[in-house]
Amino acid sequence: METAADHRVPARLRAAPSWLLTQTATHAGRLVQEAFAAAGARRYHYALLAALAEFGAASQAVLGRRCGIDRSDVVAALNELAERGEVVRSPDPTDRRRNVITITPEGQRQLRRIDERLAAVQDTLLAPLAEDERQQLTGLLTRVLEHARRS
Amino acid sequence: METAADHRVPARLRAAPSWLLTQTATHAGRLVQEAFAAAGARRYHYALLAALAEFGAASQAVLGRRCGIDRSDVVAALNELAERGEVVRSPDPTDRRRNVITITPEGQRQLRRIDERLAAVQDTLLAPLAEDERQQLTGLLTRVLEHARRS
DNA sequence: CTCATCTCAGTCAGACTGACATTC
DNA sequence: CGAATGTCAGTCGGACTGAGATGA
Repeated sequence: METAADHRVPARLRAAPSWLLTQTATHAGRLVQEAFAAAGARRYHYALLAALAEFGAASQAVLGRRCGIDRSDVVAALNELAERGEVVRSPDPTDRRRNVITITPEGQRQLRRIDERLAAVQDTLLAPLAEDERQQLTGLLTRVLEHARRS
Repeated sequence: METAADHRVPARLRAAPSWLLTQTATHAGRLVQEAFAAAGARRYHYALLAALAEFGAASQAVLGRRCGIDRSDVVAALNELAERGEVVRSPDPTDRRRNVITITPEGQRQLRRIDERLAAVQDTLLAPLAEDERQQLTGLLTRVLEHARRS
């Protein structure tokens, strides 16, 4: 027998911004993952493709910094993208420690496919909020994140 | 050579609430984890102790529902709490499938210890926001989360 | 029989650490 | 020399799945 009282969330958790953040992020992550799965992608793939499409070819280290992904995880994600022909890895002639990563036309297509699915996710996620509230939320999160990056 | 341009975040990511959420949640998670580590605890431990302190003894299934933790993970977390004497597991005489979980005085102390550390974390996390903005953020996240739970 | 509960054995993506060889 | 890069191997907490045994 499952009653409503079984689902009462402790006040300590409800009142803690850190808990609210991780819970909503978990929910958002579920939605995002479902959307990506249909395209055979993961979060890291999308972030890397987005960085390549916007700023052009870059080294793996730079990609990691732009996307907030660890160096070592960039390696694995790019392996997968390269296997699917969405990026190309070539040695940097000007610095032989580096690889130059380039997005391919197939990568561009994949990026656009994911873009559409992702837009739908944001809408599902923010369904209870009005447009100005969505912008408020985005603004507040951005400021918290900015502050975190600078410290 | 690491320039500022290396850290420019793709617009697609910056504009996606789902990305902002997971990034800020990751940062919050780091802060929380550091704070808990000093007390030898993890997030799940705190959530379970909070539920027990606020609503009293309960079965594992109910605890899972209240804290948003999967039944199977509740098992492991309670094992750890029981080993440290912070909770007691005893069979429910009225329903022999269930265990009744009770918080101990040691568990209460641990909960209070973590409470203090956690308050400091929220302050660090929300440092860039004024008081009314913090409440805005909390309110918006709560509504998004409520909507998620109901669907 | 159906359903809930507890438990165990896994998987999975994401975040992170430490090490190493190579190159700047 | 110290520092950056790419790679590999591994850890960790959190979220989740599937199955099994027990009992309401």
